[in-house]
Amino acid sequence: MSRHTIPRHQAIERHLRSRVAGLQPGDPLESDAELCALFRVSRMTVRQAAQRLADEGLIYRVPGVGTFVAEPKVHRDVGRLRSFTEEMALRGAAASSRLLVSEIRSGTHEEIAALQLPPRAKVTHVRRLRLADGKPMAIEDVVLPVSCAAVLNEDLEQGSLHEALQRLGEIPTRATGTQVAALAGPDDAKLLSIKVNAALLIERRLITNQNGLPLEKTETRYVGDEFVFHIVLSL
Amino acid sequence: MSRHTIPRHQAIERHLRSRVAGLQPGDPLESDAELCALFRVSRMTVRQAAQRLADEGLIYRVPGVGTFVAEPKVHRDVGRLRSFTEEMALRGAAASSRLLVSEIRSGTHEEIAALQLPPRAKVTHVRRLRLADGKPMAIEDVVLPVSCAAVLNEDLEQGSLHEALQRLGEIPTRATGTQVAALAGPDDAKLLSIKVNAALLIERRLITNQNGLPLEKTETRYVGDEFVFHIVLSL
DNA sequence: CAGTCCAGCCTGTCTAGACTGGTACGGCGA
DNA sequence: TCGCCGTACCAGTCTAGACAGGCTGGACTG
Repeated sequence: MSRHTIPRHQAIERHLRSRVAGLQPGDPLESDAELCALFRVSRMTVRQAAQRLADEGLIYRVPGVGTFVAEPKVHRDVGRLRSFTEEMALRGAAASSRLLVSEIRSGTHEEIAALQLPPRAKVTHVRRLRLADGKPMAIEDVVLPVSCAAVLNEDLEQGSLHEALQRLGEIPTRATGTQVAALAGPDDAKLLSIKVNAALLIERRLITNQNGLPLEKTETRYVGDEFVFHIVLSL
Repeated sequence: MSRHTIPRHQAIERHLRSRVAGLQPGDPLESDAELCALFRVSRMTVRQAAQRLADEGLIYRVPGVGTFVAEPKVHRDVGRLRSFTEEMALRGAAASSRLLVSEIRSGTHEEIAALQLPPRAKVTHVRRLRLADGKPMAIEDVVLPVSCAAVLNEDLEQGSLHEALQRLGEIPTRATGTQVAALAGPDDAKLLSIKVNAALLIERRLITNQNGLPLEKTETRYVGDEFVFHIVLSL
């Protein structure tokens, strides 16, 4: 009640979150009445916690039946520039990576044009398998100017690339890009542990830094039926 | 409690949504106590409505001060709401449609909940194959309240549904939704002239009108390798 | 005039009930 | 065996209060 203790509905919310994390989709959770008894709390308080998780899509509630763990869908707010790491933290999942490629090589014409580099310039290339709570979610190819090569010294398996860039004074600020659906090839399938010809959602972004200069060219291949983009549109 | 009426907290939510739509960011809204008097309900009921809008980011509540209209979440240029017709015009293609279904039928629970209609309400359902320069691009399912049934009298093969809605005084203003990649089923493949198991990009949107009230629930299944979403992201 | 204090209003949190409509299931009768 | 029905349980909705803690503004004091 006082500010020294967390609200009870928050305690119940935590309890439910950890229950959800340890159960399978479709598994039943405690009923409202059971939670009331468990936390010695009135039903409105239990509902406040349960309703919030239901709104978030973590659980679903069926009148006359009970409360259940929902199918896990990873959501992503489109319209706000976030790194994979930030995105996962927002959803309560731990982001990690398996480093597949980290190299300095000559840029392709396309990369040089996109990043506005001089002809025949070298680029920094990082390819990572992105994991959420250890589960493969996407393959990410990042191309940076060679001036950002210092990020190769960072821990790119546990750490965030965007945070590493910020330590170099480069702040990813704005992005434009495209989204398109495609089929998984043999390489995609193997890395992402999915079937060949499964649906992928491919996002290509060109990110600019705080000065509006091209900073990063990224292609991310998301598992189509695991990753849901959340969109907000207005006139 | 009279049965077969919309919940009171939903009525209050509607009231607040239309208030928000007509005010500027930072403008104060009614206090909880005022809303209690206005709707002759208890405070828990008012809070249920207000808290939902606060969670959505439409309003913010400051203890000791009051409830206010929030800054719009999405920048004007980010995630513009456009109809298929507008989208195609932007790409220099002519949009047309083949009308597959146009009917008035009972809404599903999901549709009724999304559009905030009374239980067992009827809905207007339009399914069209969307073409760009005569080439199949997407299958679109639109569900509207039965009060918008007059759009069925319009030319839905050559004309724009959103323009028809505007002639009825309903202006599609804001949308939230999700995008996900999936594979084409036999029906999709036949209509879109693609192979079974080709990649699709599925967008689900819930569109609200100028008063912030739910207007349209849409699912659009785009041909994955023909349709590219352009995105703009910012910090 | 400046500073303090308090009363009144605001949202946050919570209680202990109530009624509704929906679902699941066991038992009873045909 | 099959169908019907009653009962128990479930979440949805709602009431009429309560206290805590933050904020504002006016009154009162020095």
